Amino acid sequence: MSRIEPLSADMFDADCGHRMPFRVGDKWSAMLLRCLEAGPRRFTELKVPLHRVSPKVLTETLRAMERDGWVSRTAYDENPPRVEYALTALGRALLDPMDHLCAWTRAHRAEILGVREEYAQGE
Amino acid sequence: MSRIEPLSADMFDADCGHRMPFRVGDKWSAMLLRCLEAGPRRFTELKVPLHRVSPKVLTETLRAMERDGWVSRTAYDENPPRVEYALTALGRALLDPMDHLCAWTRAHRAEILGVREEYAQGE
DNA sequence: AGTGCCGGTTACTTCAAGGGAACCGGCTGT
DNA sequence: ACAGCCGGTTCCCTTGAAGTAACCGGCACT
Repeated sequence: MSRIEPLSADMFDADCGHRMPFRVGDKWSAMLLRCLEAGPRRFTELKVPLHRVSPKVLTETLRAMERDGWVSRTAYDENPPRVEYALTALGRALLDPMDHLCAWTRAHRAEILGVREEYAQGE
Repeated sequence: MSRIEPLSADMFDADCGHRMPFRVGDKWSAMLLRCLEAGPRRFTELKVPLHRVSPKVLTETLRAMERDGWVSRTAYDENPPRVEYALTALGRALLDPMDHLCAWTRAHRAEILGVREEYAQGE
């Protein structure tokens, strides 16, 4: 058995790139990214597929994504008001790694569920 | 401007594969995956690079990953006790999409931080 | 007899994300 | 005059993840 290198104490400092990308972890961002994939959407439109989200949380999430440059927000001076959210180039670039992750999930979902069931038996 | 398809109301049911993979979102799983990349590790060894994690949370996270089939836990009947955690084939397969995501983060970190600063100015 | 190591467990606390319900301004339509 | 639409905001509450501190059993070493 070969010797394995010891793990360094600062593998996971803030700038190391091993942490998951900012905010992919929160509950709605990834799904919002997917909602905006095909083109700009309005606030109310986004609530349809995300029908469990409250307006408060939707605003929060969109603001955070805007702050990180993933989406742009465009308000048109009309009545009734119209606001459109769209992916920026940066947000669009994130779709590619996201797709990989989604593909992994689809490919292994059944396997994971099986393991879980086994594990539950052994308790 | 071309017409964009409306978003369906059931885009994100539990089985759709658009949700982020199980538990990549929690605080430590992704980093643990990275710690185990080079080979099996012992409990105490894992605490070194993750020096901010408490034994309780480390146990919880490892158990959850075990439950989902990402890691295996092997206890040797020695003294002092020795326990080794290792990636399963499933866990190892997850490294690939993770790498894509990490690469994205490294590539765009500066850009995001720049956008954040701009955004902070405008407030 | 006391100390330390290993891999945890237990009980308690903290904290931020998320959820729910109500409300808002400005205009339109009836 | 009143209701409705849009894109929110505000206040309050719940929940669950995470953190903190103390402790455990079994053996070995001194």
